[in-house]
Amino acid sequence: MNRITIKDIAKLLDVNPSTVSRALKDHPDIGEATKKKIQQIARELVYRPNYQAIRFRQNKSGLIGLIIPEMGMFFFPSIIQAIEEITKKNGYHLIILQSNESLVKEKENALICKNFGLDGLLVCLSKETTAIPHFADMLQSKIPIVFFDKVLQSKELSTVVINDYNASFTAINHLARKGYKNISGVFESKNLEITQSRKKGFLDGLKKHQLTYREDFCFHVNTLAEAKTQFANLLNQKELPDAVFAMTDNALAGIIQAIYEKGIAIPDDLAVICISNGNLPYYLNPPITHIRHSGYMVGKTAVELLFDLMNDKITVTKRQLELETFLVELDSC
Amino acid sequence: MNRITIKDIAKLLDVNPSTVSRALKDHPDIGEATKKKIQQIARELVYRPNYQAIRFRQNKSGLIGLIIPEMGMFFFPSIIQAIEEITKKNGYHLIILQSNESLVKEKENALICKNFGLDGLLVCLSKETTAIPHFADMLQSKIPIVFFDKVLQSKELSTVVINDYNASFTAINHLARKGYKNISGVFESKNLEITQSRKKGFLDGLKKHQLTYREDFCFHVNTLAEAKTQFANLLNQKELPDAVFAMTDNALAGIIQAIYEKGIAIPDDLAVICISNGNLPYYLNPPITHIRHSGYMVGKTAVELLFDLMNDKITVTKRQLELETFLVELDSC
DNA sequence: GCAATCTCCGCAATCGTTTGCGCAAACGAT
DNA sequence: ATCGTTTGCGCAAACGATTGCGGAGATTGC
Repeated sequence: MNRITIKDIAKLLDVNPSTVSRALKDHPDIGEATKKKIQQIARELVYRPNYQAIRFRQNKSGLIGLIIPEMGMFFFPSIIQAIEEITKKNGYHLIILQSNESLVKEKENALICKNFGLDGLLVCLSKETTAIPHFADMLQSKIPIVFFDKVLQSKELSTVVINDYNASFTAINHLARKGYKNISGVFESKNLEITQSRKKGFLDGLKKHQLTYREDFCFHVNTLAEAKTQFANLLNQKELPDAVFAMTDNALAGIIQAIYEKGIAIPDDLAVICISNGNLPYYLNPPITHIRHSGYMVGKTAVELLFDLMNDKITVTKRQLELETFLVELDSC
Repeated sequence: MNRITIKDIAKLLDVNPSTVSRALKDHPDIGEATKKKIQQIARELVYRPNYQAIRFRQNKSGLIGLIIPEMGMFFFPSIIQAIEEITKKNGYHLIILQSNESLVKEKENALICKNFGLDGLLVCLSKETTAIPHFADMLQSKIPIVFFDKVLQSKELSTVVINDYNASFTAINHLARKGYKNISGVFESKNLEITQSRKKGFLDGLKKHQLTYREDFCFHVNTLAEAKTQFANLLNQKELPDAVFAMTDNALAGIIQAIYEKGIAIPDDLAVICISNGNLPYYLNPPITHIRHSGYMVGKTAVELLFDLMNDKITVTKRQLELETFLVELDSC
């Protein structure tokens, strides 16, 4: 009646279930004749293994967890694209858990992952996260975890990030060489490591070209809307910057709205550059010169590291990987 | 050493595992005293049930499958946002499978879902899909499936779509009332139902206002890049449209690039309107007037229908739901 | 005081598959 | 012919939790 099992086949052929099990996986202990017979009848009856049972027996879920702060438009879709492809290629599947940039939800998600019996975990921390006791026991157990993008830097963790410092340094370098002198910077939340690295690159870029750091031209924002209102405020001041650096697509989207509303011309009145991992810079008018880092590559690198850890837990130790970025010169500078 | 089990607790308290099992779920057959004792020690030892075993025993995976053509930037992120929230609220989790707009991969994914023992399935068909024999046996079994967005219309299926006809009709209506007369239409692949519905609304909109259908102004595209090149071609003709309707964000992104490159002014030289479920219209310069339909609502509606089907398989029959859209008037007309 | 009922818990099977071990028959070598 | 090895397969336990059934002891009813 229902789905047919190994036992059914065993009864039908009057052999032991263990023989069927072994025959179906081509175990050398089983004679060719019986093997053929079993495999044939399995095909005829469209035997489909109960993976639920197998996973239980093997104590493997076949599932990779992915904890992300929030889906958004730019970054995670491409990351997920990569991760899904590769997990599937390795016979695993992906469970996505969003924490909505909330530490509380991130903890809930960590708990879910522990209970669910996932075989591996990829984590991008929320904005609120400054320590990770909620991952402590998983880190001690044999379940590998790879942190990516928003991470806590530590030799004790496996991490994949981009070289944030170089990215913003390159951006400022580009602006400076084009002759811009009064550069505004729009950054995300202060406590994020990527914010700190990108700001450091920003500052060192200014320093290299002996440009002054205009603190009144720089600010930190948490949301797209904040970026817009804050930059709109800046544009209402008497003294204006001649260029602006946006730390993320998100920040870019905010300041662009402010610029459009004010009717300011890019790049004639104001040059714009940003760090991006999406398509937004291409869609804008004019297309925005930016430092590109590919979400796809981050996802790919992270999940491949994860599988390395999962497949060979001895030789592969914790690793901290850093991906490089590159300048895409379009029309906004 | 390892994770502690019901058996461990049973041995420790010298009771039967079944008693522990019942005590932990507050079964009335167990006396208050033993219940307390068991629950306490379970807490102390941080007993965490092996969900793998439970799922196997109950023959439930606790997993919802989501098959989508491709992640993209606009639509699916918001859909996933909604679906993930609601599945989690119901104690389920989400597995995402991408078919990359390929029928072959869609079939693979369908197979994976069958094998994995999912409890429910949400499907957005690929562009290539014109029939769904690969879902036939799942539809006959007790696993509920809800199709959304790209569906095959049928009384035999549960579907969630937007009212595509009304959406494009409203768009053309808007253009016509603004006085535009030569309207270009950029559509996605011909064989999609949503293309047909949206084109029908487009044509009926023209008819209602006695505008002629300029076949030379209209075309079908499969990708963003195609939209760009084709529309760029159109812009090189002698006779130009005074307005263009883009069927999707994707089509919009393509034609916008062509427009920017050609240096055409919106809306003075050319009005633009589209149907959108993302943020792109807001990011462009000027912001694009569009017919909005919310991916979030589609996702929410689909997954809620799915849970209705899962929870009460008798009274809830197949349903075909249609969500309405609305005009968002910005600056491109 | 005896039967009927209730309370509380144990027994054992079960879900589908895997796997270590053992054993008979077949085979090979001397 | 004898011993040792290989071949081919069955036996049964195991994974962790659940559940129908049954039964001992306590309680109630008359």
